[in-house]
Amino acid sequence: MITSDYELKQYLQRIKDNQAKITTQRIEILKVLIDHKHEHLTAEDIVKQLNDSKIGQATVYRTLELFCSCGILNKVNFKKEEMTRYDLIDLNKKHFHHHLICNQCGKVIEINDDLEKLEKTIQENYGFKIINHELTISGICKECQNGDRDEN
Amino acid sequence: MITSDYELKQYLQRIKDNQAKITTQRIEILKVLIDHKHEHLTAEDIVKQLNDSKIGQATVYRTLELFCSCGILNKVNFKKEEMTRYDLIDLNKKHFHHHLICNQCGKVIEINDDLEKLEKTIQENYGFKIINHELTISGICKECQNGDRDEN
DNA sequence: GTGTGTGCAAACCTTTTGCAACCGG
DNA sequence: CCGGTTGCAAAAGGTTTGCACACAC
Repeated sequence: MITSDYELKQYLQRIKDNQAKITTQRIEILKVLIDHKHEHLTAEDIVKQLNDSKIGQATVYRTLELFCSCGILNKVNFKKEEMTRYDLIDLNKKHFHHHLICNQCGKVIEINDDLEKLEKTIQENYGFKIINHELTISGICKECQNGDRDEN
Repeated sequence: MITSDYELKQYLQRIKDNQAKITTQRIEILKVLIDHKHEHLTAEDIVKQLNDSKIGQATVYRTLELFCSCGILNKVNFKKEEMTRYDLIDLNKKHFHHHLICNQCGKVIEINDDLEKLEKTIQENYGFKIINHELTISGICKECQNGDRDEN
């Protein structure tokens, strides 16, 4: 609805770059993701958002998987939940996720501060009592960079 | 097998503190977790480890859930995987997880460095090319600390 | 002895798959 | 046109639940 055309086209280009076709369904799903970026929608959420469009759930799952492999979408798993959530990648900036999760009410707070000053200031800025944290860094390991595929 | 008695008793105490009973099954499951700490076992892995003991899988799931709520176990979700993995909490130190995940081979490297110097040195120490990261901090939010439960 | 914990099997729920029809380039 | 994409419904696969029996305290 408020989807900016420029934004949409950027993502569609990425899909084309991956030798995938631009279909009505893919555009519709992309629009939902753009309109709800940073909301961590589940596949089910997206199916519901689309229930006028008669897009099958299998298509939604397959499309989300496609978007992930195109590098425009990330899977996000918050413990306690069995369902996978998705987060659109902002193509215009380096995309790092920082989340605060409340162990009591389950609320997810998205934060954008710099990693280094983060811990020190999180208490004062958010009044959030830190109990634990989990940092996952993804990339390519040394062996894979060298092509030593069977090392694993 | 190599399970230290002291370690085991520490965990059992935590279970008692939660008004839960100490049963043979819970001890067996705990031993498996202790013998494989930092290995991120799945529920299925644990069931297999126990297949001599005739412990039902429902019991394993219920016990893991119990351990999580006792604060001795953490759920760990690596994207790409549908199964939940579990990680025993080390009661003797502040428990922070840092993982390197290779996007190509899926290998998980556990790291223990300090958060601050981490990013800068990760490339040289592990030869790992960072593509993305995701930091999840759990704790208690301001509202819950104040008892404003319905705020959420 | 009592109420919590267990085992079994069936139910559940999210995600995946097979296949015929469809449509984008 | 051709091969990728979709929709439907059925299957898969991990996790949960109901219920009768067993056991920790």
